[in-house]
Amino acid sequence: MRKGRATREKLMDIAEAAILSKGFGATSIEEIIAEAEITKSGFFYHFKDKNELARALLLRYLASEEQILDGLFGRTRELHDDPLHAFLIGLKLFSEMMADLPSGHPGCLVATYCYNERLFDRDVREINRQAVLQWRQRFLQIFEEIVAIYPPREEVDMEDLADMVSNTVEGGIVMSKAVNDPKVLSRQILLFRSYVKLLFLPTQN
Amino acid sequence: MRKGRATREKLMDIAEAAILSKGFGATSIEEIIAEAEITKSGFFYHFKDKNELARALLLRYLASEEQILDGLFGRTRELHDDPLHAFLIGLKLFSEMMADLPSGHPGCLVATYCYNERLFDRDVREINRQAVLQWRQRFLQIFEEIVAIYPPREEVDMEDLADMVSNTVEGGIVMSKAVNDPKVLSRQILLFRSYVKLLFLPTQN
DNA sequence: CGCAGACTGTACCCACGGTACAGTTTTTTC
DNA sequence: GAAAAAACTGTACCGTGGGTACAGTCTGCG
Repeated sequence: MRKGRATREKLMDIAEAAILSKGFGATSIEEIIAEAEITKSGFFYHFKDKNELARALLLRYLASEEQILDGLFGRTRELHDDPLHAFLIGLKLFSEMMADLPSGHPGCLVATYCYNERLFDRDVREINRQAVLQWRQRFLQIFEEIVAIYPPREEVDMEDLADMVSNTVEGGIVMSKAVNDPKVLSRQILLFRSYVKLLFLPTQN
Repeated sequence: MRKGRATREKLMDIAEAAILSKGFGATSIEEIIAEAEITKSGFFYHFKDKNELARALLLRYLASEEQILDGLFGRTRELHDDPLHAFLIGLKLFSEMMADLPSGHPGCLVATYCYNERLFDRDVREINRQAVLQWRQRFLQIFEEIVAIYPPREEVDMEDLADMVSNTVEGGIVMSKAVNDPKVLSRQILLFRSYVKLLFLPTQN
């Protein structure tokens, strides 16, 4: 029973890496089982078909992302009274975390799934959609706390601003991959941070 | 000869749409030729293999993007003396153009290729890379003109700021696809525009 | 021992990428 | 309007991969 979980995780690790670098449709079950040193029957024992693999991968990915975001923005919020400064510190940590990834961010499953939408059933697409809406909710809460204290210098929709966090990360991952430079992502996060500062922090000069 | 071009374009149109919604690896030549009502031999008359199709698609896409960007930011720059206001108008037009796409932005080939990197040869990957670097150059020039007149309120690397344009668009396309709402992209462009205003425009309040 | 979980082995079907190459129709050019 | 070039069709073939079906096996645990 523990053995089963371990094999399942291994299959998922291999599949995730392959999907992020080749896309879902180009990732063959054959290559996954070859790398995992398991038979095809073994694979189908764990996942009844490719779509179930996709769903399991996405759910696992989202859970781990949530944990990371909780760690970054939940923890810092607990440690600081001021929501704006807490958020700015969270962004700084986020940027550093991305910079520390040795070979860059491996890619976001949510983005891959968007560019592979026709391959998945409604179920998986809906999970993907809800995940992004949850990110929006998460950051919207933060910005509403901020805006209650700091009047923004420009009239800006807070939902859009919340989306801009995910937007920056998704864009940054693509850009980093495109130019093959992991630093682009972390720098884009810092630029977004600079925007938040300009928008909410009272002028000093 | 003219007939040949037309068929070639038709094949490319079909292939591009399929690739943007399913990924390169999941797009079969069979389905392309079925939709184009041509035989497999006919397809291979135009493209010696799938990678050549990929290259042709990318080059065509980049050329059309360049034309659009020239139209948006080149034209407006000619019509306005001030580089900052010209750019802000260009962004506004860009945002409106994205909002007017009836079923949203179909997707960026550059991004798809990033999430399918392992499927392409060095040649195609290098074209992709250079394309993004060219975008960086294009917007860097604009920002250097701006910064010569308007001192930025925060110290910001102009290359990063130039990347932020592409970053916003790439991220916005992913986000729009994810939540199935075309407006997200155009709103993100307006948010970026708000950042540019805050960064360069002298305070009025 | 018995049983469930975690597989292996074998055999099979169909779709697809890709190759090869000969033949045919359409279009352009002189 | 004939020759030449372009734009295809038709056929046959190979290997790989997704997926199904199902019987058999090994292994740890109560």
